[in-house]
Amino acid sequence: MREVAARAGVSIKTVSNVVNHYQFVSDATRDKVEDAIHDLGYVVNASARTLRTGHTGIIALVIPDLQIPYFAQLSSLVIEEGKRLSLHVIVEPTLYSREGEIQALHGSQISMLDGIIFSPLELSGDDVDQLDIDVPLVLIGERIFTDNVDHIATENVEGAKRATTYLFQTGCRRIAVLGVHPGEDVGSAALRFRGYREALEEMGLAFDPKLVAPADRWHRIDGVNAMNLLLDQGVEMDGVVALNDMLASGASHAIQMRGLAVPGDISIIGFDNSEDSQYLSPALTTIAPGLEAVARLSMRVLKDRIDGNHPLDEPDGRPIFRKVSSSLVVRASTKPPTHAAGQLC
Amino acid sequence: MREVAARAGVSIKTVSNVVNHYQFVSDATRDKVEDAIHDLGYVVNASARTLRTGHTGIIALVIPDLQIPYFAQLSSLVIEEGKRLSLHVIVEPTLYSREGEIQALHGSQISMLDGIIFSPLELSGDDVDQLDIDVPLVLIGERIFTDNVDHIATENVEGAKRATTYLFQTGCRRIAVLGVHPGEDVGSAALRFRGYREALEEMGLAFDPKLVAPADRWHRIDGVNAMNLLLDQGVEMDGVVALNDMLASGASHAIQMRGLAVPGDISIIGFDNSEDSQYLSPALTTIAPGLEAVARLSMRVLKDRIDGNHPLDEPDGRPIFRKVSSSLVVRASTKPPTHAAGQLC
DNA sequence: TTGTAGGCGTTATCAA
DNA sequence: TTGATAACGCCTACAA
Repeated sequence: MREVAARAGVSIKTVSNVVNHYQFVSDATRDKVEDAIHDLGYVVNASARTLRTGHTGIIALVIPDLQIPYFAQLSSLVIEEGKRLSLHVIVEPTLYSREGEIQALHGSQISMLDGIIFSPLELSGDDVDQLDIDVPLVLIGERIFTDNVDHIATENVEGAKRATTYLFQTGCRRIAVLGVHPGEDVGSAALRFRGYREALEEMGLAFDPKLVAPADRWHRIDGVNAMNLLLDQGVEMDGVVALNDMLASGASHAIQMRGLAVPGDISIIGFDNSEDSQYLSPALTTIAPGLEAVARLSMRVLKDRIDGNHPLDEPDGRPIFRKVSSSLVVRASTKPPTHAAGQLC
Repeated sequence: MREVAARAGVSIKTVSNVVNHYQFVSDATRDKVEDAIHDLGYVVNASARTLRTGHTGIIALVIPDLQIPYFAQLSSLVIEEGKRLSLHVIVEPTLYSREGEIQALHGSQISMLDGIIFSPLELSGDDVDQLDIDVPLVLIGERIFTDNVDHIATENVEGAKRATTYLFQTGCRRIAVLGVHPGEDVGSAALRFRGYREALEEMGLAFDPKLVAPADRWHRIDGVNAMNLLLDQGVEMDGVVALNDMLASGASHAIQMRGLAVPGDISIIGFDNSEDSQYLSPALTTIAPGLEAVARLSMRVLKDRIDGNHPLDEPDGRPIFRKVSSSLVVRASTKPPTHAAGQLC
């Protein structure tokens, strides 16, 4: 910067003004400085600026696993939105480790972060104190409930309810559910499971524990295993609500491996509308959670907090809670709604 | 830091020494300082350290698209390896834009980067000057060839050759190829296509342009489209080499939509061994490119360059060129090798 | 509209 | 083994 100033015959401060688009700089001076900058290939030193301003322009996106399409897509959208707001994104997969999540919030790297977007998986309601950190924090998804933190939620209960209801409308009466986390009460699994149960109740179907297949993780292999377990037990069913698309994909695979047809013998509905879901055979009917909105909203709230503004132009600065609405995507893994069923609802 | 020093009754420098594990610090002093650090909840300021040392501890991973499982997996592995080497990773998807790739290498953010791992897609051999940047750069994949940059390559030609040969060994004689980029000569598409042609030649099969289906991008939908094009044209074939797994998945879908069987009527082999590939129906036979090795090697080379060491303990400091070897993963989308064919090879 | 002085929190140098 | 002091490059205040 000093060199630039010398070459342009002005002071360092003037160079700074030009670089920061300060408006009261004469055109002549500005041109001189810009030429010098160009000639010397000067770029501002981000660290020095950071040291002075206290902002790094970097945020962390803390997620369970980048290899899950849901999170890959979310990351992609968050990075994109970050670009729009001039924020760089460090993606931190915690790989299903409680320790990893705590490290991500409290590790030494937070001193280089302007904020964190956190999708908790292992931390639960008891860990609210872990969320008390020095930089702005926005929660996405579900699992931890506290009124003190900005939170962009997805419609888990409503989405699963809709999925289950739709199966009913297509004529299914013995509907299994895949991927439940027994004992959990605030995570995506618990909420989606709750939606399933609420739908059964509304449809007047009895809840049958035999139709419930737990799965700790939600990879495709877990869907294969859970489905095989049900089939091995000879459980009678004509529909499956998988708590995410990968489970659904695995289940579809397992069913077809037995020579059964989807949706002929068993219908399947997933959750997430991952990019793959449309290319499975048969293409998967699923619930789209509105990830674009999650990415956009969470990023904007964080940016507002970083800048010290009230988030989303709310009149007061209290923690935001927004629920992004989901939608049903009908494809080929379910039968068409029956007339009779339609009337029933 | 000043507060810590005051509380521990030592100088700032001593605190610095403790923080940086400088070895000549008495145990008593060290304990005092560590207590003070703990009591005050002090964390080092990354920006200040960066300003002083010139290192940020951040690198960028520049890739075309995070939503492609291949790159999601690669990113995951690179981030993991980065953690091991204390380097944070900013993932920068360029979204198939030449401008995006140039920006990633020359944008203002490089002043906050210690290095870049770059998987080029749009930049070609003519753009070698674009690779001349101020921070260490490691190329991965293919596409740009220059001896002046460290490069971790994958076995594109050999892998595709192996795939094609394997189809031949299972009895296929009319083998189509999906995802070719006409006019390209150094990208993954060109190299894999070259492997396909080399295999045909070795097997004594004639090359038939009718069996070549181009596809600019390699998403599943492109596989569906490319395959449908071939099928619509009534092209006779008994095997398909898809230049990646997503194309293969799309092709498999398209074939089965027509009521044809995989591999009964048409065998399919993919490339990349993405996590999904094993859960398709039928499970996909594919080529595993050894991504773990790519991630590990590229990260280590970069780290060595950042630290000013010769990469990978090579005696001299010349640019590294390493090729990671690939392997064949046999699943259910291909028939078993025939005895006769086996003899032929 | 432009210039000068000071300090952000570290680490490096050198002296004690 | 420890301490004082000077940078690192930039931005804010204030003065000119």
